Amino acid sequence: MSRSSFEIHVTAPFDFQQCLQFLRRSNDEVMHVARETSVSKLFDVDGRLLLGDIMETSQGLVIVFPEDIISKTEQEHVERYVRDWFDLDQDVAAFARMAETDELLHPLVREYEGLRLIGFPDLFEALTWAVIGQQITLSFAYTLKRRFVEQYGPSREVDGVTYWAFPNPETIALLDPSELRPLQFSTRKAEYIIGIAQEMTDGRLSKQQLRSEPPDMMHERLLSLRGVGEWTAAYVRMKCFQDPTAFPAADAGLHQALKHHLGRSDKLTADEVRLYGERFSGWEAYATFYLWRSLYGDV
DNA sequence: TGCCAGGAATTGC
DNA sequence: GCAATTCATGGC
Repeated sequence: MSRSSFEIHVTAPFDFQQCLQFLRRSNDEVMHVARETSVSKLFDVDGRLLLGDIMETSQGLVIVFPEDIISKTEQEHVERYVRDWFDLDQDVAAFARMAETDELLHPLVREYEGLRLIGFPDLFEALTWAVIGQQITLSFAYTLKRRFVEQYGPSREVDGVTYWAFPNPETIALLDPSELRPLQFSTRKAEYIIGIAQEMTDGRLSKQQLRSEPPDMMHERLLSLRGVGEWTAAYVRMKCFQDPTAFPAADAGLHQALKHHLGRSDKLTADEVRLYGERFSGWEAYATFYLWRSLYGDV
């Protein structure tokens, strides 16, 4: 059976407006177009580019394809993507209960109630974005990503708006690092990203392979990739695999947020941050995500 | 100006 | 193991 829309049932707590606010946080984002009550995204389903509009219903979400009729297989693909994107399979009520008794997190789960950990279901996108974001300002990272996507990503224009999908590893694997230099990638970032693309194209690395590993083995496999250290491995487990226990303990934004909420003027030590990780045990990734969210203010 | 950004690899001890 | 150095660029 073919159709042009389908619904996804969502369990509370879920607040689509909170998620939309998060998706609107940067003006330079190219991977989706977030509006007042919907977000549009170009889904690359095995090479077929499908534009989907995601909106809220009384039961959860509806994904409408204004220009396309999609197959059952394509629907399943998009549903899986959206479930991972908005972390819809997570028992966030348990996080909220834990946070109730934590004086640091309590105000955050109140303010952002129903916000899910918004991720990057595409492994190549998650890894590439993490590498791009290493040790540069966030605004410059968005600029680099936009140039990268607009240079190498598939796109489709609908009603005068151009929508972009993330570049495929097959495309990037063929590049030489020198080709990314004009986009202002450092040679090293270029090498890392092309290397990761090549591992994926060679079949040595895939989301499915990583998912089949136990958590510690997945972490080790990620660390074995050139350009991936502790921070990136934790970030990818958190944003691509929805691992609620992933904890990028050395993250600069995490430190900044903790410092702010604690009213500290001095730097937190690594041991102190480690203790916060233990305090958030089981929900390290959610605590981190909400702390990051608190840095943006009202988007 | 100088220092640091949602780090990681390499080198030297 | 672990500290120092290098990588590129923008923003404050």
